[in-house]
Amino acid sequence: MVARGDRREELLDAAEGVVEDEGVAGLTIDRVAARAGVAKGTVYLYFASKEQLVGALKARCLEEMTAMVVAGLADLESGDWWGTADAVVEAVIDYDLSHRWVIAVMATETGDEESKQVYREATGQMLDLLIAAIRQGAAEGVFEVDDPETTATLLYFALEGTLHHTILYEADVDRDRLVSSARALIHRALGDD
Amino acid sequence: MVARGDRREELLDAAEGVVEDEGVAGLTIDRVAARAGVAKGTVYLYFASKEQLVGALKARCLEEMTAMVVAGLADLESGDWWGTADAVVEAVIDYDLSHRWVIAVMATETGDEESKQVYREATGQMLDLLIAAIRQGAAEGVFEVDDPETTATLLYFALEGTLHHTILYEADVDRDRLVSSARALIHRALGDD
Amino acid sequence: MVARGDRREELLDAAEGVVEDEGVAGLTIDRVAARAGVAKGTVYLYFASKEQLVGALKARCLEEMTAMVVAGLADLESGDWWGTADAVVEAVIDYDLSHRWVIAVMATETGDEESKQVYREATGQMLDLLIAAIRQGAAEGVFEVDDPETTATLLYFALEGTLHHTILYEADVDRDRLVSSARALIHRALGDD
Amino acid sequence: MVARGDRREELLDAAEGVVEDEGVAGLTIDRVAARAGVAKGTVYLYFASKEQLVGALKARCLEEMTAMVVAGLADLESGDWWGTADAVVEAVIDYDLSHRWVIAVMATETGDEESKQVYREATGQMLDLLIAAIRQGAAEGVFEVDDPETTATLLYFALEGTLHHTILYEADVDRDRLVSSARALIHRALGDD
DNA sequence: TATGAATGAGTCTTCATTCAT
DNA sequence: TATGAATGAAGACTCATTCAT
Repeated sequence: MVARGDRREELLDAAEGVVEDEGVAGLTIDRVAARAGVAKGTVYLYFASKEQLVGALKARCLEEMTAMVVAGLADLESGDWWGTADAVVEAVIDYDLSHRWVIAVMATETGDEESKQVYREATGQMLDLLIAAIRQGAAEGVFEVDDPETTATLLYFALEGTLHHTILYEADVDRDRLVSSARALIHRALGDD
Repeated sequence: MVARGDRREELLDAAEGVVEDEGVAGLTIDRVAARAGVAKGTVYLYFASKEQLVGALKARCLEEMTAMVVAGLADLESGDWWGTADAVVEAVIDYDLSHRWVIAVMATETGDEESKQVYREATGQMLDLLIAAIRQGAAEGVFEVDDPETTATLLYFALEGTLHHTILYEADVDRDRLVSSARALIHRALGDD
Repeated sequence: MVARGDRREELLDAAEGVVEDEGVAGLTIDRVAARAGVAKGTVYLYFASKEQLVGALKARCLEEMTAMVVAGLADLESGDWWGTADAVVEAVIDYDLSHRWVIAVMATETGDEESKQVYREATGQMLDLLIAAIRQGAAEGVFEVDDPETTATLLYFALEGTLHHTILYEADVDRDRLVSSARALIHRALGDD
Repeated sequence: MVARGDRREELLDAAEGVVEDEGVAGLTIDRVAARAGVAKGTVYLYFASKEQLVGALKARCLEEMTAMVVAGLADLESGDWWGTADAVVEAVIDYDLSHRWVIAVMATETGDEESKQVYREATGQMLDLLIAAIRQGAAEGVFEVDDPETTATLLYFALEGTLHHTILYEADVDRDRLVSSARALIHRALGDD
């Protein structure tokens, strides 16, 4: 007797665990069910298809990250724009590095049109957040940018792209160096002199 | 009778075509063979496995892009560092946009360890190129960067990451806007005032 | 709905049937499934691979034969050692002749290391049985042998080897003649004067 | 420029080598050709099919063994029947043990009807040899047997069957023990008191 | 004789999905 | 809700054989 939402989350947790243990290619419904201690058919009571499960996994991941960024941006009230930017950069990097295997799924699995839409929207939310912050910072005269939308996008994917590649192809990362370079890049991109 | 190298290229061309028509998930040996007008077994005369074919496809793509960047950097002799940077940015964006489907493969298929190694090296070459250029520009007092390696990496993946996402999830791109924002980002990142 | 054990047996029966109809080389998972009136995937619910199915087939065959020999040896309680030996010889010959096609598999398919192990053990059990009987007969002063182990082995394979060859290469056998010659051989081998 | 017969032998040698290195399942025309330093098509100039090559391999093996037995039986002129029998037994065992991998082919590959026929005849020759010797020994009052044909067959397969099983399934053999037990068996079977 | 690229039928195997219980 | 046996389409890969040169 598990609450509906809980069981769903458990299945997503199981899916993450499977990816962690067996790699992205090892993500099968069979294994997800086994790891969740549930029959295969049960998975289909919560997800219409494997693609939707994967989509949900990606969305949840992106939502967690977005929540984290939201939390980080709350500090803006202090007025410390650069400090906030630095904190957000660090948080994103650390989140990715501690969720390597889901990140691998995000980079790798594309899913059906419906999942894509979900993912598109989740990414959109993240970007909107960043765009709004940049705009606001610019309005307050702290940042100086011409095209906040594209700039936010480029900066976000500078981080994500680098991390995806690193996670998929490189064994180890120099986390601190990445953090400081990323910070430097963002400072410059946002017009810090 | 086709020269050995040609047949290999034909098969890679066919693979690209298949991805273009059927999507990444539709890339099967069967279809590659059919599109190349060749028996299935023939594919295995040139590639030991599907993974190796995919690896070769990715490597070829990256090599083409690297060649393009090499060509772009040749203009550095003119001494026009910023113009060269602008040109390279534009070239990379246009290459990706005109090779959307291979790009999708690059983002999506991971391949076996051997293919990964090939890809790792190909990416390494591209980055080395960029790093060397940035270093040289810095030495000549044109660019101003603290950490050329990580900066080159971040900038490269800012472009690639944005393009991958755009290609996979967004229907249409505002190419000109992307070009100019990317240029702006790179100018700032490299210390243009 | 079939009980789990039954379905497994049905599949082995089907495999035997296939060998009977199509020969050892015609034993494919496809055909086994078809003959069992089951989907191909179902076979893999009961056997991890074709090799394991073949191994199970061989093991079952050997177990049946062993059971038969066990039954035959039960008569030893009567004290009629030679009669029992004669009966066992006859039973082995008849079993083989009425299971020609499985016998052909035994002689032909080797299977993976796991199946080999199973087969090794099954053969070991059969030989142990014979060895024990010979030893006991010797202890009771009926048989007279120097090396019960090797003798049992040689006698067992005299029968099996002859039958394998006959079944694989000769169209018809003079069963009665074989029985009486085999009996004669065993009598002499066990020291009957 | 190799004489026709030589090339054929070379191919059979190559086939034996392949089996030795890769196991019976690894015996492919590709590998035979490679090992013989010859193009794949060339194999088909000497053997109409893989089955015929295998048949030839088995036949050659049996012929070698038969030649060996013929050589052994030549000693009969000395009148030492039991010594000759002992020598033949030993020779057969040693031949098999030193040709394990071809022996594995003999036990395993069945071939087409034509190859079967060749094999049948080769076995027939071997058996005829043994039968003749037994008959002659009986005529001279040394051996005492009722049914020379079946006895020869059973004795031959006692050796071959035991060796096949040992070679396929057991790692190591106690050669000396096998020799002496086999000799004992044959002595008794032929009426030695 | 010799070559070796090309063939393609044939196999095993996987796995998302369904459905009767 | 939950189960898990059954399905079968789909795909990777092998290898004996052919044939133009």
